[in-house]
Amino acid sequence: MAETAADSVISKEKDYAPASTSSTSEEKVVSEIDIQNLTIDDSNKFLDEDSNIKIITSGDTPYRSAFTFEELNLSPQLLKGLYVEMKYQKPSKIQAISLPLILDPPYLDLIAQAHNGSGKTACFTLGMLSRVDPKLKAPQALCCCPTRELAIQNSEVLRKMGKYTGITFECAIGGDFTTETRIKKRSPITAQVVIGTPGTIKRRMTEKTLGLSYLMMLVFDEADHMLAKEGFKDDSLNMMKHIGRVTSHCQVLLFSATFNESVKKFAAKIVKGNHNELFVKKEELSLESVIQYKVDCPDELAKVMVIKDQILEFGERIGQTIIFVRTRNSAIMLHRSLVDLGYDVTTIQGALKQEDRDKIVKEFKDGLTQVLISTDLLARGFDQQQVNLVINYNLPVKYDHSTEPDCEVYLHRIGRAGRFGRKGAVFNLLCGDMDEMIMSKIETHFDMKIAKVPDWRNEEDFKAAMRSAGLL
DNA sequence: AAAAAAC
Repeated sequence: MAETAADSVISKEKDYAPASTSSTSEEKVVSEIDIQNLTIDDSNKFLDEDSNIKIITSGDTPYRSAFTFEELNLSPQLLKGLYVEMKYQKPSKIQAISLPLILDPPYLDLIAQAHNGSGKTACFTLGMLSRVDPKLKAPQALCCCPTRELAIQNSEVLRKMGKYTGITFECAIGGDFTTETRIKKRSPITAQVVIGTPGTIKRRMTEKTLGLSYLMMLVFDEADHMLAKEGFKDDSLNMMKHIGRVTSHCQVLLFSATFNESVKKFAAKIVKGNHNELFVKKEELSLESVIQYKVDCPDELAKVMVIKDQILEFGERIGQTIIFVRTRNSAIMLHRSLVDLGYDVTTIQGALKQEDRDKIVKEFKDGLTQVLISTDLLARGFDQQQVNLVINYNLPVKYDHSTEPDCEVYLHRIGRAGRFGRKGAVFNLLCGDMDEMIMSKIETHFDMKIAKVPDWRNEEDFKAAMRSAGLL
């Protein structure tokens, strides 16, 4: 039933497409689509801000867009947090569109896609803080994240934003595996908002130390990954089942920068029939402020030399850098090579102790380290405004098809640079025909051309590349 | 042959 309704909207939406593409380049169109009563709102103030977002509203959802936070009926305490702590002035585009959908009755489920660094976290954090009843001392909102780092980062945002609200929160993430943590009897969570990772949340549910009776909001950050088979699909479904047994009034929010077609379909299936959707075309997802390059390297050693001579030599002038590698082992090897060459780099990957991971992230966020090597642990969601440069030491490939690119991960990785519209550059280090092919598949997928740095040995080539990306 | 969570 829900699927046919969505299908009909999509086909009708296509009929309107020429109208939006024929408009002038600055005048982008946000479409309002109502399943019952199909209309397009061209008067939306946010039309000229950036790219198209396709909105599908369901049922009789009154559609509106918030130009200011005042329009959202937020508590004075929450508004103070937004202005004083977060230093926000007005809602970003995704916030303006999604917040009314989240905060207005009948609190329909929402699937929302938006560009990297566009302020998704604030959408659901604000949503949770606003909908929670400060007087009711029990878990009311739950947010699931794919990594501990992201859970910590999100709870940090919640802490700041909710500083004056008195709303309590707890971070439900696992520690290191020891006999103590295994046996330790945990006391029930009384916090009103819980942010955590799948394993711990699941366990808390089964051992009944996470009460679900008053839960009214369930958020999946990086939702496409949380619902993907190769991600946390089983855990997510398990958690939803637990919640479904206790309450039927729980609003589900799915947020991510990426939703491939199969996850999109599955996501629409798991939310309740009547729900809202926001989507961005994949060709428009890659950020214009982040310039991407590819570099042909004859061998692995050349990649290390490129990093050493053409990138690290610029030092702090180019801001912070994240170097992505495919495996934990490559992370260790590359780390060793660069340290042996005398460079001060740090590395994070899932095999490290939680304590060390926390320390490395903190040092990087505090600006004490400039260059961080990482596995895809940090590919998603990691928010550090000073990161201007991302290096793909290895291209991201599908877990079961190493000849196929993982375009979603690629997009998430490059999104670590250029947070909130800042300038950024990406260097993809390619070695061999396979890399060439994977790279060209990525270009095709996003319908873009990636410029090649002519000579991996030529310093001037890299300087020119960084200059045109706005970094030097 | 694999990033991630966690027991």
